[in-house]
Amino acid sequence: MPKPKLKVVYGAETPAAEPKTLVESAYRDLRRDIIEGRLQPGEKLRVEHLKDDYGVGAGTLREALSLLVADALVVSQGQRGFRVAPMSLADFEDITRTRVMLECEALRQSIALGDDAWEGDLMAAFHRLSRAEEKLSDGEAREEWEERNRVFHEVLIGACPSRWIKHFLSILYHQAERYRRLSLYRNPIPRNVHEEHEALVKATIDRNADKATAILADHIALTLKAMEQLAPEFIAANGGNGA
Amino acid sequence: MPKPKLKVVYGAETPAAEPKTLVESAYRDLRRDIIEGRLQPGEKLRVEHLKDDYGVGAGTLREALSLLVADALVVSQGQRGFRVAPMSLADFEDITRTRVMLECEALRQSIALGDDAWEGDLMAAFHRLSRAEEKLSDGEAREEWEERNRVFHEVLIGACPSRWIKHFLSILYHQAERYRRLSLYRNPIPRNVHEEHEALVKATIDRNADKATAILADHIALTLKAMEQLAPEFIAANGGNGA
DNA sequence: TCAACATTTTTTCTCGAGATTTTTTGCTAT
DNA sequence: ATAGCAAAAAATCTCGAGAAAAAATGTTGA
Repeated sequence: MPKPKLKVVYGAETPAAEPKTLVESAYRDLRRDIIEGRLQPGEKLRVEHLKDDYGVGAGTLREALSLLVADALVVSQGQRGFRVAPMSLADFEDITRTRVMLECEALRQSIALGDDAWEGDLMAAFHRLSRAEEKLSDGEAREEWEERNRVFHEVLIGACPSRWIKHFLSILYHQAERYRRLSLYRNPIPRNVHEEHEALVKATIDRNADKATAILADHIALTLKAMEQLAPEFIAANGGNGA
Repeated sequence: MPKPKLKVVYGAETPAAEPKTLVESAYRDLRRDIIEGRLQPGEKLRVEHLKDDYGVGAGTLREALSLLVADALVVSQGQRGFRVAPMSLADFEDITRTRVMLECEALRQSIALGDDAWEGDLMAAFHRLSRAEEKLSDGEAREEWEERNRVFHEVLIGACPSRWIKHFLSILYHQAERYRRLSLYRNPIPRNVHEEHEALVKATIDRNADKATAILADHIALTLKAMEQLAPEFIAANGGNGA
């Protein structure tokens, strides 16, 4: 009798499939609204009020919120309900540094272990991202670019065998996306991201780990730099915006 | 008006406080039962059956299980309920490697930034751990040793300013504890853990980062070695142990 | 004997109502 | 006017029952 081949899934690692349950649906909607800023950092999440907005029962919404705690997008305070996780410049610096460390390590392993199929996937993801970047100058299709950018970074480290590193990176990526939205909203694509990606792909295909990780580190850190420039107004969004 | 000083809490980072709600209570009990192996890896977690064992309603237990997904101790499969996260040697290798990387980095930062108070805390934690180790030879008080060992490692990297690294390490530590229980159960303290800890503390207080991280890496990796020796019988616990 | 289908049983998923706790509001006394 | 206390309001937390889905069982046909 063959074993059932139980697949290991850490969190909602690959929520690409359409939501099968109302909990997953509410989880997705809530996550999107938090990442895209419709639900502001620090905001209180009253279950009684939100269950109407998302069209589910109280218990269901509660469960969805519990899942979001896993992603650190929501914090639960003992018996005082849920809140959107607060944002701060210090937090973003932490996210960025941690992400640089993990993603560079993952890239090293990916470069060391990746096969031809992986190289192919990388070229494909890069190509799709480039196409999305062309359309992006119109000001539209930012959703598409964001999604393809996520896939690109995911494929880049796809050959890294460590599920845990990938799991943590997935969490950090979603976290960073919250901040990146703020940055991109005000200065839409200030840097030439395309060239950064291109150089990154080239170094990776050349199996030049040192160069590739250096580019990647700069690439991620640049978003932090961009954020620091609009720090004042951003900080304002953080503080005590009670309800 | 002073700001409310909203404290950032990623997951259930510091669940040291006694559980205030039934959800937290069930969460704790479930986590302990999973880590200590009473709920076996891969085992199906039927809500209808478990709600009686833990004395809570179905919705409450469901929510507790959702929180455990955050710690990757439980996996949820779409519309097919919850399961205890499976275990495998490959997974433990992954956990160990990732933990070594993160904990060494955290230790470096801790050594670079730690002040006198931190040194004091470290000495205190080491002393308490040593006391627990003495009692441990009696075969009792393993719980106490386990707890103090956790605190020791926590204090060791306490001066690291990165909340995210600490958050991830907390998750990995709980994961590793599951495996460590198996290892210690069969060969109770084979290595001289005390001397390892002592050397680690000395190098740390001396601010010798290279030496300290080297010792720490070996220290963590040794548990993996011990585990590999009893791999065969352990693997058996993983597979399709339906129910 | 084995495979495919229909029925039964189990389990998950979802909702609304009631009990506790927290927060707000209003009052009183210094 | 302010601090402290008490009552009211709001929100959270918890539970059990009903609907939907999945797994198990039994049956029929080749």
